[in-house]
Amino acid sequence: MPNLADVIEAYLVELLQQAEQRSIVIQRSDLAALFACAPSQVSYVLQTRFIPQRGYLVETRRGGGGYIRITGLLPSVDELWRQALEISSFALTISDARHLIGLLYQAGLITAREARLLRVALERAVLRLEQPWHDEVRAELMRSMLATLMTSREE
Amino acid sequence: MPNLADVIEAYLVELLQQAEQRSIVIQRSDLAALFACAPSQVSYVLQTRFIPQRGYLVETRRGGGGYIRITGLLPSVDELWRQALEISSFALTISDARHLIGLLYQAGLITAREARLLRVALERAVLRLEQPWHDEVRAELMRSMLATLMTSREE
DNA sequence: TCCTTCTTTGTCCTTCCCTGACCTTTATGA
DNA sequence: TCATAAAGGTCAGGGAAGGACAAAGAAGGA
Repeated sequence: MPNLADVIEAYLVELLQQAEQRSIVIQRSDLAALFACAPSQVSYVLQTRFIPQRGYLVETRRGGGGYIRITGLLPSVDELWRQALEISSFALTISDARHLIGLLYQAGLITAREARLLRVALERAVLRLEQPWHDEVRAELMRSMLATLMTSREE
Repeated sequence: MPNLADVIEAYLVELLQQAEQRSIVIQRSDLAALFACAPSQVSYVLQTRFIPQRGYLVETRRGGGGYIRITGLLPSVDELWRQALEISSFALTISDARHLIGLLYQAGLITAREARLLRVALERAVLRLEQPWHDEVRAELMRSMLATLMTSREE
């Protein structure tokens, strides 16, 4: 007897696979109605399954006509991407980040501009935070940015 | 099903693109009649979309023969970079950030991937901070990233 | 059993949209 | 001159989304 969360996850993955694009758009309340559960259950599934670590990107909009857009991985993703996500899975020092970005650039997976963008973002984004949080937040940001790059083709 | 506000916005943008000049003149009540909505709905669209932060200028005149003129500012490339920095000089809401990124992309100053990268970075980077700081920190990060992009024109 | 982790729900919050009632400005004509 | 009509402006309020979070329930392992 699988979880409802697993069922919803499977449903969304199925939708993603059948989609022409690599993204689908849903409404939280519709999905909740479909599975006869609380809307926050849908949020839970998104927060625990469709996360950058797994190569997903979720964008939302509130208010009337609000929606949730889920973008998934390209069918075949270079192993290096996966490793990069893996490396960024918990904490990421600034020097490890620089090294990782260098690898991605040398492998031709990101452009020089993208590399600089990643670097500056990872350096600056943590400045207002207490030291102990730096590496963790940096890893979090890195994962999101990696997921973005992984899921978008050239131009 | 998109919002009426989005539909009206798209309609006006379309008009602007087809216009010989860079500006169009409309009447609030006409537009309201066209879309079968309250006139104040039109005002709402103007106030939330066609604002200076997004590159538009709106001039109005009341009374008999009143009108609304919308001008789309199409700055030069250098001017656009400058304006982007200007807009990000102090505080930057997430929705203004998104539109600014859209402008840069439409002007061909950044690629689609770079646009996504900027967007996700600006969204995620502030999550661990208290609300009041979000817009300020976002502006700071945006400036850093803009500076990086400005100074590395080619791949 | 007891503890931990994951799941599920419920409640309240924030954001965004849309309308209606009322206000201000401008042109015009008696 | 000034009353009137014809614009657009302002603002409060209700509704429609999704978000955050705490707490209860379920599953599984030590």
